[in-house]
Parts: sequence; C-alpha cells; structure tokens
Amino acid sequence: MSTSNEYIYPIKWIASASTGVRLACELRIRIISGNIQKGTVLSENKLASEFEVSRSPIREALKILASENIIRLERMGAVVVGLTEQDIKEIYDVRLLIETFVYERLVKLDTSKLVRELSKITEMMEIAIKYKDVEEFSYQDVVFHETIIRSINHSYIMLIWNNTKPVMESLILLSMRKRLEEKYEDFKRILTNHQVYVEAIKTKDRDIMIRALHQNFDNVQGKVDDLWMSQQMLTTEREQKK
Amino acid sequence: MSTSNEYIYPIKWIASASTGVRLACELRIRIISGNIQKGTVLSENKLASEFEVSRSPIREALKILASENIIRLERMGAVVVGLTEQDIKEIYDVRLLIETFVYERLVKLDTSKLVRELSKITEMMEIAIKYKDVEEFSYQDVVFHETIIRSINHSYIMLIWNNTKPVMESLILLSMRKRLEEKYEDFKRILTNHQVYVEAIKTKDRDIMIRALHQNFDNVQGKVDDLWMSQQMLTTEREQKK
DNA sequence: GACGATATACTTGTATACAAGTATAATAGT
DNA sequence: ACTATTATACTTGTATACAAGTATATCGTC
Repeated sequence: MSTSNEYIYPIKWIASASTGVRLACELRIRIISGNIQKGTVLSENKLASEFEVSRSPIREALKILASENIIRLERMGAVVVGLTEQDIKEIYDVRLLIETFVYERLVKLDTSKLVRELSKITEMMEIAIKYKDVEEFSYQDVVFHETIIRSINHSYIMLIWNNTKPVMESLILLSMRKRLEEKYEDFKRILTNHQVYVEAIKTKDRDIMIRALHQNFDNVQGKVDDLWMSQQMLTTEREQKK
Repeated sequence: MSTSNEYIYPIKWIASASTGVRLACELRIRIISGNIQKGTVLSENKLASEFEVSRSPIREALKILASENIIRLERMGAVVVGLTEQDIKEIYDVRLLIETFVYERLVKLDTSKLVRELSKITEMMEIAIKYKDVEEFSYQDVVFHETIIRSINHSYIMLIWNNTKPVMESLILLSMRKRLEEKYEDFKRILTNHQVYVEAIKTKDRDIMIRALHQNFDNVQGKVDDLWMSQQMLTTEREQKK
C-alpha cells in the first residue's frame, strides 16, 4: 500500500467527523481511485501505524467499508475488493431505481419549495464551474440528488441512499477531477442536465424527467432501457386491470 | 429499560457471530417488539454493565442499529427510534422495489437450479409448520427471499437486502410468533404463497408473480398498486418508443 | 531432500484506561 | 426568591492491553 501522506479526499468535507469516518472516506477514495489496489490485504495494526492512530477508529473505518462491499472482512485481514465495471453499473441500477421511485412520489406533492432549493444548488454549481472549483461542484452535485431524495420523506429510501452515497460521492469527485483536465466542456452539460431535472420537477412532466434521467445516466449505456424491462411485469398487470 | 435476562432473539441464529453482532440482534428485536420503548436513551456504559460486556461490542452494536435507523446516535446517548407503521410500509416499499427488479432479471436466466433450491426451502417450511417450529419457519422464510435475491448476482441489490434484512427478519419472527397463538391457519397460506413464488419463477409467468407479490404484501394494503404508479413514468416512455 | 511438529509472529475480538466535552445539580451572590 | 456560576457526574472518542486463534517459518527427524 502506498504510504503517501497526501490525502485524496477533500478535508473540508469531513472536518467535523470522527477519525473513524474520516479514515473510511480516505480509504474508500483511495481504493476506488486505484491508489490502493484490489486484492491488497489490509491489517488493522498496519493501518493504525500508517495513519498514526489507534486500532479503534481503524476498526470503525473497516466496518464502514465492509458494509459498502468495498472490502471484505476475513479472519486474517481485510481484503480490498474495490469496484468493477459491473459494480458501477449496479450502483447506477440502484440510483435509477431510487430516483424513479422518488420522482413518482414527488409529483404527488407540492414541489415549489423543493424547486427553489434545487435552483439555489444549480446556481451554486454554476459559480463552482466558473471558478473551476471541482470539489465544490461535486459536493453540490451530490447535495442536489440528496435534496430530491430527502424531499419525499421516505426513511428507507433514504437509508438506501445513505448506503450508496459514499461510493457515489467518490465516483463523482474522481470523475469530475478527471473532467477538469480532459473534458472541461462536460461541466456545462452536467449543469444543463441538472436544470432539466429541476424543470421536470417543476412542471411535473414525466417526459422531461425521462430526458433528465437519460442524460444523467447516458455514460452508463443501456441502463435506463434495462430498468424499463425490469419493471415491465408490473406494467403489464396494470394494463390488464384497466 | 427492562433488564431481563431472557433473550428474545433465537440464540442458534447467531451462535457463531461476534458479541457485537449478537447484541445488535438482541437489541433490535427488543426495540421492534416494544420491549425497549422508543424514546429511551441508551448509554454505552449502562448497556455494557447490563449485558456484562465491555463497551467495545456495545459500540459495534449501536453502530449497526444506527445504520438501520432503529436508533439515533447523538452527542449524549443513543435514542431509540423504533419502527412506526409508516416505517413498516416503507420497508415493504423497498422490498417490493427489490423483488420486482430481481424477478425481471431472473426471467432472463436459467432458473432451474434456483427452483430446486426454493422447492427444498418450501418443503423445509412445511416440516417446520408440522412441528410448530416458528423460529425455523421464520428462518426459512427469510432464506427463501434471500435465495431469490442472491440468484441474480447483483451486489448492490444484495447490499440493500443486507441493510433491510435484519429488520425484516425481526418483523417476520415476531409476527410468526404472534400467528402461532392467534392465527395458526395463516402458516399454510404463507406456505402456499411461497409455492406460488416458485411457480412464477419456474414458469416465468408474470401474472403468477404478480399474484404472489400481491398475496405476500396484502397485509400492507395498497402497496403493490402504489408501486405501479411509481413506475408508470418509465412505462409510459417505453410505450412511446414502440 | 521431504515431511511433520513446534515456535513464532502475526491476526482479530474484547476489556480497560484515559481524555475531552456536555448536561445537570448544587451553590454563591444579589 | 431568583439568577449566574461552579462542581460534579455523566457522556462519547480514542488509545492501550490482553487473550485467543491462525498462518507461516523454522527446525528436527526420517
């Protein structure tokens, strides 16, 4: 394992968190970015001495990462599992599953307050782009989606979000950092896409929402269509009932 | 808090687990069953002395329960949140969301091996009923659904299952214990329902699956219809594409 | 050289110790 | 009688200590 002292994870995102949570964040992003290679066996003692903390917070961090399937706790050592292409697809499956569920609840509610909040966030994202503040942009991106999900007040959907969020967050941050160097123009596309989201929620127009979802997940080809398939069953029945 | 030494959670289910996990299971079922009332503030030290263990495993248990939204970790003490009617509905939302997703993946695969496994489980459930072994019946019920979910090899759906499973497990066990006293005939209905599941997977007939889901979730009225609604959006688009 | 037994250096799980912070209760001052 | 302040008894977070178990390596025997 690389013993570099440079922290990949933004410090300001976790300033108030406990050591254990902070370590989890740092280890997570190192694993996802490939900085810590999959297959590596992590030992509590080694990690403790490397990060110059005791085993207690290390244990906490490892438990967190294990609950996210990023590492596997075994009898002797925690082996790094990491993320495969397949895993990333699967995360997007889940996100899509959640977001479609949320949207359908949403259209039954008064969304004016939510729309205002989301508008604020998109404007902040705009400023972040302007000043090339990738971390802020990523942060607001995550907040944007979390705000939508939180708005339906569904504690178990929220629970799922909380379980997938850390990995999502890392993925987003890493991809944004890459974009800054390689595809800067992408940021505007992403911003526009978020504005489409807001529009879909404002007008409660499903067609627009579909477009937003498509644009948002189009880097994971075929996933949206896949979900349709997966939900065809209930659909079919629904039509029969008519 | 009741300091009774009687354990509500079946010991044999967690014989091999660590103390922390065991405590989490016991505390969870006590909270869900109302044995520990919501609003109670749990202290690590008190729990440690009550269960006669150190704070380490207690901390582990509390972390687990907090990740399930059963308790809320605050600055001073962990306050018991428990489950509301709303929470239970929401758990079923998630379960339905998962199971429909899984089923749609399933019908694309060769299910012969899975069907055999499920048949075995239903037969074991049958025996469990015969001998009025509620714990075994509940255990097999959970295994049944887990087996289905596991079969599509989707690690993130599995992750969601793992996060909701403990609460589901407790709910199932508690409701089965109640049934044994009040509505013994229910067991046969439940068994039949599981056989319908197997049939749906065997024949890959969506109509049968709908029926199975309906029967399984009918104690949570209106939920299935609700999900249809929630997925109407994607459906609509799909038809437009045709 | 090959194989088996023991020794050693690791691992995790749990218990205990200490430090920093917070709420409550008791006390002093008005 | 009431308010402000200090004292105390709690809380969690982290560090350390110890016990039980596991893999590896060393050593002795064949």
